[in-house]
Amino acid sequence: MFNERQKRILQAVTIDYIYTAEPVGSRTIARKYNLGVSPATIRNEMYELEEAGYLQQPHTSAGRIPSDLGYRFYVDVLMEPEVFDDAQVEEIRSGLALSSHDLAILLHQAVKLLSSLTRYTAVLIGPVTSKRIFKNLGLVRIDDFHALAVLVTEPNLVENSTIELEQPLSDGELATIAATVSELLQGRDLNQLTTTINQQLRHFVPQKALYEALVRLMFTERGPKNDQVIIEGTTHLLDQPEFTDLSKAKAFLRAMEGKELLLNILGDDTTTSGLKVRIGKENQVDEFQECSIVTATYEYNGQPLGTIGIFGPTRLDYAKTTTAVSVFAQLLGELLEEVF
Amino acid sequence: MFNERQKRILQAVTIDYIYTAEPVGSRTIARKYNLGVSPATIRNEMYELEEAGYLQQPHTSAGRIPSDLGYRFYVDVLMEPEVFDDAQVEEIRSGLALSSHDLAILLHQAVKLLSSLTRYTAVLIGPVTSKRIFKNLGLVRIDDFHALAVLVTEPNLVENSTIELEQPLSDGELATIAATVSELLQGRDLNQLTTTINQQLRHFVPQKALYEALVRLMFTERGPKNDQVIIEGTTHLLDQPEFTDLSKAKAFLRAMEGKELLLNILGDDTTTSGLKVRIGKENQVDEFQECSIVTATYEYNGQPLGTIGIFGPTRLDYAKTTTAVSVFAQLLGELLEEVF
DNA sequence: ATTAGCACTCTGTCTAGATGAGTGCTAATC
DNA sequence: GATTAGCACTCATCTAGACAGAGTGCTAAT
Repeated sequence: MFNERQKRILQAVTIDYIYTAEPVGSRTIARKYNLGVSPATIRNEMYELEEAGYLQQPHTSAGRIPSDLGYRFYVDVLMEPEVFDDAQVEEIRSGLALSSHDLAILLHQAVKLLSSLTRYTAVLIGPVTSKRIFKNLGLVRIDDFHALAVLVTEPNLVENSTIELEQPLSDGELATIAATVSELLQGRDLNQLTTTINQQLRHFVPQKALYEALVRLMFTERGPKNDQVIIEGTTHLLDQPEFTDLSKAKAFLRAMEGKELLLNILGDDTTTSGLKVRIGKENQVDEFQECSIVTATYEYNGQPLGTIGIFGPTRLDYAKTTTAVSVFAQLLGELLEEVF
Repeated sequence: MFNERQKRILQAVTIDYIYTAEPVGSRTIARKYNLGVSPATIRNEMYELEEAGYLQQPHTSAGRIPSDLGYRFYVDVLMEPEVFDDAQVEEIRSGLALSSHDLAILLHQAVKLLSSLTRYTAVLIGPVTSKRIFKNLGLVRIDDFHALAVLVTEPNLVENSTIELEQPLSDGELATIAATVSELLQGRDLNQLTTTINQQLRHFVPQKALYEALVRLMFTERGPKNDQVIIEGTTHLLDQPEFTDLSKAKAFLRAMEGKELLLNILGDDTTTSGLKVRIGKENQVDEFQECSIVTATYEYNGQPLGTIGIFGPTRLDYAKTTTAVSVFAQLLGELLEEVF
């Protein structure tokens, strides 16, 4: 499709632009990336690349910058992903590990670390399992008319929910109910509620409201919730020259504020494993059409649990961030296996 | 200290500047606020006010703006707080109430509402009680080496913590331990751990690690934690003309990102009840010396539980926000009494 | 004590010109 | 035929100067 020289030029423009944030001219390329040809030749090739839609010109007398298509070709074909050596990986691992064994804190730390390492905005979603296997249910009395239900699913994920009671129940009664239900559901897949199970449940659980609340807690198919979205380092993007325009910065920050939006965009990723790069207009969401998003799923026992990734300008250091995100997803998975 | 006319002029400058964000000149005041005197007279009075440190001039040929001191005088003496009529209060109340009975969601909603109502950045801290009265303890088995401890204190505040076990404990054993401890501590003040209690605890709880974890969970004096800080509407401040300067906007957003900082500033407020206004340099923290902070404590049974408030530029609509914050604190308290 | 008048100061905006980077085209060169 | 040197042209950015407008402070008159 392109000859070797054109590829090298496209690569040079992309790398240089990613680094300098300035449109790249033919002379710069001739000087910095020794292709052995003169600026004039490069100009001709650039013209071709622009015709083909891989480069574009902010205005007539400026250099070229990659289009979304150009970045895509760079990421898919030209890019040489940065390799993290063992020492670096080890450093990240220890940065993750030293935090407490409280899952929420651990995840926050991970996102913070990823953000400060890449200097982009980092996000994490999850963890949630698609196949939810029942492990245990606890019921703790709060007062006469409230109890806290604690649901434990494989792999040791914990969900809480306050439940309203119609009639007071003692600690003992609550414990008995919890034990009965736990025994009944032990090891079962919570994605399907068979009628027999349902009937038994209805039979064992005394109050209608309690029964309904438990069914809702346990059997509702649920994606990640708002409080399972972690965002760190939104301000990093303000250091990027593309966000010196205050209105763009505002739009981006606004978009980031609503976690619902992120869930919409990234929520589905949880199922499709692996690294994913979205470049500029490839994002359907208007707010992020000048951004690129690099995400990867972290897994437990081969089961995807959630997504971790970064948001940056389309002029993103793909070579570095793709490996960084991969490494984080990988380490996060390992870490979770340890914790659980 | 000031004569009546000077006060009215200071008031006029403050109100006008809060509204227009432009330095206010003598002519403007003479025209808009009919004091019955000419601009020249007003100029003389303004000179006095500037001498006294209540007004300042951005540059020689500009109008005047209030200094921090001027704002302070305005807030303490001159301001006529906006009155919310019953309909408005009712609207806010319903805005708060319709959300779920999940405390965390309810609080988030409240902060969001306050932020969108005032168009400033809103924050909430808490709830935590200073006098922590034990109500109940639950222990839910996660796996052989982990359990979730659930602590309920007056007024029905719930805290979770994952605990590591040395030896596996069955559901039944955990339930027994929880029941014993609950009985032992029923109604006790968790701020003091007497030696007898401690000994009994040590005696009843089988594993050392479990005992220590429980003591840490229950008896550690704790202020609000990171996850008890809610911030909404940080981007609202970007609409304020004082934050068109990108570097200022950045500094502010950075400061907001670390919830620790907010805890430092506002953490203590939880104890001293009532409305509190901090203006500009009255804030010790550098990052907020160009901001004003309006906070109030929300209470339960006369006990302060936490703080709610807003951050804005020193050119803040104090008349409106002070009442808004008061009303929210008040309603939040009432709401919590209902929920608990 | 108040005010009209006026000189003065400072900011923001507008214009024009200079500068410089970079292109696209043409003609010469390998 | 591919490559390159040369050159005219375009466009954005920077600078300096001019100018209008807003507001003050002072003085002298009321």
